[in-house]
Amino acid sequence: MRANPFQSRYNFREAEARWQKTWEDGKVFETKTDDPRPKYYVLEMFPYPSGRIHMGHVRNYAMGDVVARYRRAKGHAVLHPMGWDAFGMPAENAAMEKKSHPGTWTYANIATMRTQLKSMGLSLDWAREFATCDPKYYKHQQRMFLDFLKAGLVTRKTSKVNWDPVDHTVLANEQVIDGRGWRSGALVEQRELTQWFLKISDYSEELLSALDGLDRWPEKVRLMQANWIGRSEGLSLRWQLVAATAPAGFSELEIYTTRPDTLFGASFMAVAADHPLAKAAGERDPKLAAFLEECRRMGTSQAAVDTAEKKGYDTGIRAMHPLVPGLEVPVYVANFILMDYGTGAIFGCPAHDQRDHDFATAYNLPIKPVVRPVALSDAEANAAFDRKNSPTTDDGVLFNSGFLDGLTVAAAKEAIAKHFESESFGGRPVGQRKVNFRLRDWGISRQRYWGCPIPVIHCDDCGTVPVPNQDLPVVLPEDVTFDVPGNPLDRHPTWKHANCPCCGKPARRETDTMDTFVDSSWYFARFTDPFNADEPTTPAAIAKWLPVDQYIGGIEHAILHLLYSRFFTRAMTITGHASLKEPFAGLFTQGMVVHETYKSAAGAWLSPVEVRIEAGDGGRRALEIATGKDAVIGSIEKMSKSRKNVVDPDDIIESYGADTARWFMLSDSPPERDVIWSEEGVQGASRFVQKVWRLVGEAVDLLKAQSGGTPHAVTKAAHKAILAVGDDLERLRFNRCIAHIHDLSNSISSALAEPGRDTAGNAAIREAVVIMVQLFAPMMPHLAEECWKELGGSGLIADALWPAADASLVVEAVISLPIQINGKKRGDIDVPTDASPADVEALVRADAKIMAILEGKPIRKVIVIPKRIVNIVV
RNA sequence: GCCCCUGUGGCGGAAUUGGUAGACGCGACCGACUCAAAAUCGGUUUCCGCAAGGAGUGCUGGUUCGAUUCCGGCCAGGGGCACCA
Repeated sequence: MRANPFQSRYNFREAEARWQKTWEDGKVFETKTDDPRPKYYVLEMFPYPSGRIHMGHVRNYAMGDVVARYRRAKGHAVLHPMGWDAFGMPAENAAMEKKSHPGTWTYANIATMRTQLKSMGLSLDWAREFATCDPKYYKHQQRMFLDFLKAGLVTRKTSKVNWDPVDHTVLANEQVIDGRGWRSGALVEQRELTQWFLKISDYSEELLSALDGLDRWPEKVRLMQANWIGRSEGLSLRWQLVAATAPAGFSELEIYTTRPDTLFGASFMAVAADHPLAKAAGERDPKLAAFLEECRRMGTSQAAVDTAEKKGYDTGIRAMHPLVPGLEVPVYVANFILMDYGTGAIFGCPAHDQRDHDFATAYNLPIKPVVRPVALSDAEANAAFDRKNSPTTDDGVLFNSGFLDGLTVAAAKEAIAKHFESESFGGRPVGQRKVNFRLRDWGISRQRYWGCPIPVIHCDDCGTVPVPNQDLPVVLPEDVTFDVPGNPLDRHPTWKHANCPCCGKPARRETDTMDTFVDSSWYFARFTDPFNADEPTTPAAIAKWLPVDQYIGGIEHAILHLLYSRFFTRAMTITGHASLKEPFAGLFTQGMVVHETYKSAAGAWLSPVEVRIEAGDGGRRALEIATGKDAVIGSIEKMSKSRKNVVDPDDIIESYGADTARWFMLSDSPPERDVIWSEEGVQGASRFVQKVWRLVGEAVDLLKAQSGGTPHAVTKAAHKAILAVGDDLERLRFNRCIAHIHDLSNSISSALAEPGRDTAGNAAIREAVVIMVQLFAPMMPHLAEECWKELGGSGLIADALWPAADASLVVEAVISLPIQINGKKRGDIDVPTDASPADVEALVRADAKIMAILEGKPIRKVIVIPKRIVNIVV
């Protein structure tokens, strides 16, 4: 006779390893492309192989796995793949430190993290795994780049980079700290390089308007993308320069504005430091040249530009106001004007723009109000105007503005546009309406080794020549060193020398590699058929599996990754590699994992394992284990190495098991919000695992022979739970699912404690236990398999269908309605569920208790909301 | 500066989307079992009050028979973007 497994605690260590092996041996989660069931593609953002997985990964992949397992149970053919976003800078940094190859470090990390992910028991199709640094992957990426090139989706132009003048290398924004290179400490300079771009800005309008169709995306993300694309309607306007003040060859300055209505308030103009006019003026004014040089020493990141003090320099050039005869306006160079946006030049109206106001105040320029509140007269508005006051840009009425006086802002914009469209000089209209976008082309050139080589050859005679398809992939050389800063591809002795595919003469390979965002802009498509060695994608597989039905990842990718992927999918469709526009039908962005911070009495950060928490009357307190002294419990923050408030998933899975870790990650906090990792919380989850094991043990021991069943309270609870959990899983509200499952387990406990149970009661409990196991199976899959086996379920629970709820069991014959008097609850009354409002009102009026509370006050009105509430107004 | 989100017991949160505020969990307290502890089981747990009762969802107005939910103003915390013209 075999030992009763329920006499001891559930042994997660033994069970989890065993079920993981069963799933793997049976290839349970490998997806068959010809599976006839309706498809469902679940994808979590694939990880960068940084070393070890962290709790954020656990949360992300636990959520995705619940969706995947639930969809399997609902009868879908589920695609749930995993891979590695394996190119990137950290590998080069590690190579520099450890004097090894980036690939060695990357593949070692992948091996570690794969083992860690497998210990979570995820229902992943590992047969489809790939790493983006594998030539078998980036070969196809190079092929698509060349197809994009042919289709006119690629361009080459100059743009600015952060240049470290000591290390002679290009720096990423994060490598620039306080304007200095992170290793050399040298002041960073801006340098112009010719680089490769994908022409995403040609699709600004399309990418913006298609956001409306993404109805299963969070509103927040759509809004962020819309703001990033930044469509604006404005006017480009040509100002004539005062000839005596302008550099040779310059007679006009074209600006872009979204507030042409404020033109009468213009008191200065400003151009970007790299505007041609600024450069020309700099050649005749050494001080201006020095100022331009100073602007160039700002980093290229927006953050660097943002935090710099607003500065300007008067070029001495004067522009003629296009509407006020005789008014000459000074032209400044300003460090906050961007050459990339609009025309790189503006006019400033200090009274109605905060930044212009700051500038005018600093340089003592005129400030003239031109929009006033509707309620004031012109005279009152002029009298009330205060130079120091914050400018108002509220919608109002124009004044001090000639022919615009009395018009609304919108009408004035229209009038100005009409006026300048019909005026002209030099054979062109003075002003033109223009829709402008903030979105810029996507620069993909990186002067780095660990990325996908751009497959182009530069020939002195033929120019830039694509590498022929049959020569792909252009593979990274293995023999590289990182002891010197700079791009190893550039200084490699032989790699860059190649013959021109056109004329056959010696030529040079492109040594730039691609931005890693390119790698992640199509991996979801590659997963649909990663076995195709010849083509990036297989049309039938794309048609079958895309779009991704549910994409899950961090909010930090709300803009760039998702926007680039949306563009890339369109580009793939244009070049015949895909057949759709939007890659992600459903998107969910999960919150961070946060943890308390601890500091020793001496003020040093302490990690959670160095601290013991004691709970007592005075609340919780922390003790430093090593010293026995009190430690300070600090604020709850995102887990980070610097604050030491990290918890290692391996430790948690080792001491509590994967199911407990997953269960806790999903419980309590709504998934889109941050979750606080706490030891108490994990222990609570662990207790629930053991409770389930005990309940199943009782059900098995007592009720083995039972089957069938008649309605019973616990049956009703179980069927209600099926509906509630299913509904919440559909909406990814995992915390509520868990609450419903707790409820059901409580109902089962109560039913088991009832004295004098009959056969039917026993059968009902058994059925409820089976249902409970099925309901938590997506979240705690190992425990569910173990319980399923003990309860005599057939096959694997991973293959079992979701239980069907019997709607007739869920209906109640009588419900209790709350009774309010003047909106305050005063009592309850039991009424038949199907009672009409009139019946309910009659029952209420006949109820002695309610009438007693009323004390004979006349009833003015009785409001009956069926199945909800009754409100008596007296 | 602009945009977005959030604010409910000691704590995480729930509230059928305008209808019984505090489900479920954590913590705490009381009790049972135990020589004892752990584990487990039962009970209590928004606040004030002995009670009847009253107050209560950041603050403050409003709409409504009825507001955690909708609208206006404010406060606090978090996030994103940015000198975007």
